[in-house]
Amino acid sequence: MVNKKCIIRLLRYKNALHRLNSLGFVRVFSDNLADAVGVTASQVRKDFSLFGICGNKRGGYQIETLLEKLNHILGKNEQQKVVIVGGGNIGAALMKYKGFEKEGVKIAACFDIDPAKYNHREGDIPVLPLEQLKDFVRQHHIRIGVIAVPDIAAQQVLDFMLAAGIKGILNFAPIRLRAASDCVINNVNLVLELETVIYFIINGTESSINNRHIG
Amino acid sequence: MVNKKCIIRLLRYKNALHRLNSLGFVRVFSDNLADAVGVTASQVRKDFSLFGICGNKRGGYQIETLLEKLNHILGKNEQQKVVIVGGGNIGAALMKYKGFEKEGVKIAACFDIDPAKYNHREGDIPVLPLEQLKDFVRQHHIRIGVIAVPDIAAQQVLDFMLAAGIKGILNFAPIRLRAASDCVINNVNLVLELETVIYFIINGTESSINNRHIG
DNA sequence: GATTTATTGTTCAAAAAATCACAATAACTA
DNA sequence: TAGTTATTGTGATTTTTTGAACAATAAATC
Ligand SMILES: NC(=O)c1ccc[n+]([C@@H]2O[C@H](COP(=O)([O-])OP(=O)(O)OC[C@H]3O[C@@H](n4cnc5c(N)ncnc54)[C@H](O)[C@@H]3O)[C@@H](O)[C@H]2O)c1
Ligand SMILES: NC(=O)c1ccc[n+]([C@@H]2O[C@H](COP(=O)([O-])OP(=O)(O)OC[C@H]3O[C@@H](n4cnc5c(N)ncnc54)[C@H](O)[C@@H]3O)[C@@H](O)[C@H]2O)c1
Repeated sequence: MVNKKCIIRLLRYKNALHRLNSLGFVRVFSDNLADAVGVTASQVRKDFSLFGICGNKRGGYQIETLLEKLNHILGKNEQQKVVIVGGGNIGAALMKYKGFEKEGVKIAACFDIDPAKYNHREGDIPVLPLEQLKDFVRQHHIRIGVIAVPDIAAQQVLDFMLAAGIKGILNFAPIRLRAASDCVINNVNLVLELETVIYFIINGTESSINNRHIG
Repeated sequence: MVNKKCIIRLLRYKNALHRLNSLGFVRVFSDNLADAVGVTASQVRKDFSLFGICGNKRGGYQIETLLEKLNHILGKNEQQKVVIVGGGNIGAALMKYKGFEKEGVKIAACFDIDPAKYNHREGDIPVLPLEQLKDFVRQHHIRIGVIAVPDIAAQQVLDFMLAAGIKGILNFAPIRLRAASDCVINNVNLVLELETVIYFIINGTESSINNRHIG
């Protein structure tokens, strides 16, 4: 019922509403949102209905209250702190990115085994030895972590993170992780994402793909 | 019929087979693959059946021939060349990553508007002025491109890439792109991926999530 | 070579997701 | 204020996706 796809749609609605809000709009209709996110208006209303969000018949939805409700549902009222393990290419890109804070996500620290990566510069996100992960996570009550280490190290790192108390994982390593304890793992496989595009370009031309968003 | 999810599964089977192959295995059963990829054995056989792939009853599948068939279906027999537009955090991370070549994906060049990013060093992937995109794409017959520019620039960059002849896009900018001509767009929204994990950690604890891969 | 066994390929059923359709009704209009 | 209109909220329907079941059968065994 509350599956991943549905949550992702809610998050997208929220983003679209942010934009509309900052453009000065006050209310919105289901089909505006549908357009902005790329779904049908029915889908928007069904999703809202599922979470008990209601608007005004004929009047649409008040953007401000809608945002409040979505933020409440999505737990976006307080900033969420996150750690990264692996300060290489991907880890560094994530640390340098300013877009997380705007969405209420704070990258609290990064952990690595390579001393060359350690960094305590004021203002930067600290990059610390992996051994400090457990203490850090406990001290800051962190439940979410990103895995950005090479695939061969990923399983071991996962186990270590779970032992430290991490419950939710965003995993960039292209392997299927095994977890004993209860946790949530979301995998991002960038090679796969690119290969998917390649497939549809090679094999999709004859089947008249017109400007299709495949994800 | 041949939807994105199915293609992604095929790509995952292919990856799993690669691993098994390099471990010295010669044949594989549907439930091995299912395990490796996180689906049911029925699903594996159904997917293969859909593409006319068949193994031997009681004998499973010959890994080598299976890989050949998958590579043929997925168009992975020749190396695919790709360009990146935007040599910032994400663009640079992608360029430094060695994992694409192994999967037959070659990042041919990157394009940027910031002269500080230009790079002609022998051995490195070249970073060139955006104006050179069209010629480069034509000369190298490139059909796939990655968008790794700030969201405000993304639509304009897309239009430029399509005009240059690019047909397939992997887009990292967190906006919904509009495309007039026929093309395929695959969106990767990393903030969303992280927010999804956060949602399931905040709201999922009571509903007894056990070690669930949500993507 | 006959018998047993394990695994495929496919059909059918179930579950999940998306879409349709429309009554209910709040907001506009005159 | 009465009438009209546009939009919601949701039950019904369709489509898509997944899983279970099992006959067919190739490999293994004896
Ligand atoms: N960079 C990309 O564009 C890209 C693309 C697709 C997939 N990936 C995947 O993302 C992951 C990270 O890729 P990357 O390019 O950033 O790799 P990288 O090699 O640049 O960085 C990995 C970092 O992890 C650290 N590390 C290694 N073992 C560790 C351990 N046991 N504990 C803590 N830290 C450890 C290393 O010191 C290094 O800093 C990999 O699994 C890769 O396959 C990356
Ligand atoms: N870095 C991350 O971890 C991260 C996370 C989530 C989303 N994203 C998204 O990915 C995209 C890239 O992020 P980033 O952190 O790499 O950004 P960045 O600012 O580091 O890099 C952007 C690059 O694009 C170039 N550029 C700007 N306008 C251009 C144009 N019109 N044509 C060509 N090049 C242009 C800039 O010169 C710069 O080199 C953004 O849309 C961002 O929202 C990034």
